[in-house]
Amino acid sequence: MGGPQFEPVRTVRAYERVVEQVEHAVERGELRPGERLPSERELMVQFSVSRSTVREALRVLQARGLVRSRPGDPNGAEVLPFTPAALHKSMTTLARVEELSLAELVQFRMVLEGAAYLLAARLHTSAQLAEMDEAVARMRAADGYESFSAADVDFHDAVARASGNKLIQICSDVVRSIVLDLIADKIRAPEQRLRSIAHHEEALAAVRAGDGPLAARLARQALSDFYSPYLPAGALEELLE
Amino acid sequence: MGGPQFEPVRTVRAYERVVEQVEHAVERGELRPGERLPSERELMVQFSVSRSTVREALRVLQARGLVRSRPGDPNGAEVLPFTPAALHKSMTTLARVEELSLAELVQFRMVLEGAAYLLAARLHTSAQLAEMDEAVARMRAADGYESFSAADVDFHDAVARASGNKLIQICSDVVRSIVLDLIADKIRAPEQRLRSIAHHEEALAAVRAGDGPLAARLARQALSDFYSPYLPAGALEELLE
DNA sequence: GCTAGTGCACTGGTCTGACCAGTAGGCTAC
DNA sequence: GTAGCCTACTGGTCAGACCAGTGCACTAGC
Repeated sequence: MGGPQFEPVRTVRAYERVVEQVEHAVERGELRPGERLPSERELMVQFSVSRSTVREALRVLQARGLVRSRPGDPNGAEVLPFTPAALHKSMTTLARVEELSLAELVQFRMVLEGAAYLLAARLHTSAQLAEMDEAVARMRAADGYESFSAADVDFHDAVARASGNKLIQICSDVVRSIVLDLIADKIRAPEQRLRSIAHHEEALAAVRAGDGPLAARLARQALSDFYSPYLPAGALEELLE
Repeated sequence: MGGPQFEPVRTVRAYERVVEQVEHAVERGELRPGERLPSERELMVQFSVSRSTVREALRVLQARGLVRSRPGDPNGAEVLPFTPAALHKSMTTLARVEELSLAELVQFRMVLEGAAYLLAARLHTSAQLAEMDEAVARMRAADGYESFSAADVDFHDAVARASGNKLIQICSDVVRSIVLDLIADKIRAPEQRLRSIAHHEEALAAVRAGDGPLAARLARQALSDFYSPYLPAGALEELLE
């Protein structure tokens, strides 16, 4: 005791240093989406590492959704605009290996969508209201599950954007697609669509009236109604108050 | 028109095939956490690809938090239990490059924690209540920011676990740590701790009484009070009702 | 007999150098 | 002036090598 306080040395792999540097450049905005990284052979000179190391670093960056590389592209890897793809991926594996139940996922959606409606009711612009109107109209006019679903997604996305919270918007989107994936094989009865449209219209009216709590409650109720056939009884009632 | 419907061929990199196979094995539970992958040299035989390809695949799997490899380990890469590390990473980059404001993050926390309290009030076990009691006691006894903060985290984690929703639990945890990272440099006044403890006790009482909506409101209020000094005025009021 | 120490076989990390298929853009032949 | 080719690159993959670590079996010493 009393000697100098040595700290354990963390060995850092070379490719990790490369990842770090590129990542920081992107986060600091020195590399903007659409810009190109130097070619792998150029990078190995700049970082003075071998191409294997450069490539492993690029694989990590690609897995994190920061860059993309195409074979033969003479411009080098492209810096991507942020997409929730990485978020989506990690939530999906979470859902699979951590054995998230459908009930938990739908609960989560109810929470997020409820919040989105609550905020949207107070913060919406008239342009966003128009988008929602238009999406509902497309739901009513839809002639198949595909187009109905697309309009539905657009509607929810408009609400989420109107909430003004990008995190809520992105997470809602991710969780929704995961949930839809999980029940994709089960057929949805077309008559459900009519009820779904009615639900959307009610909630939209509440948003238009600026009644956030009502809109949120209706949204949660709609989700609960829609998913209850796939869930054990009473799995969602705690969030309906 | 009328000819055979050809689909565009997506060229799939070799390392992606390797990633896929390992990923599926993990998701199907054929590879359980703690088990070992064969060594890289063994994998290159099994997949009949070169070691570079195997290594690029391993880098991707590692970036996704599925495996970890240590130099010199004679057992090969280790399959990891799921950790939200990848989720954390992608949300952090989301926060940075997508320019999420602190207000948005705190809003998100309010939504998640509110839901956690709401559910916890109805679903808690007595053991979980005891944990919360014990965490509050440790907050009161804390002699520095470190120990106070650790007890605080434990309290919130107990609530989140009591909600019965792992997704809420994990996301709360991730967002909380991101938020705390963002304001880490700003000093928090010790007198805030007393108010914070009082808030926790109020909310805990509501949880114990089974009053979910009250607990949720108190939790949101507490967050709002705590973070309002760092935020523009009125940034959170929409969620307080 | 048992333990402490040594050596070995193997690991992952990195490097070098090579080949291939694909792309973009300049150049040439019409 | 344009259509088509050519070339100089790119990323993807492979092969083979070296190094610093690690765990385990074996051995020398007690």
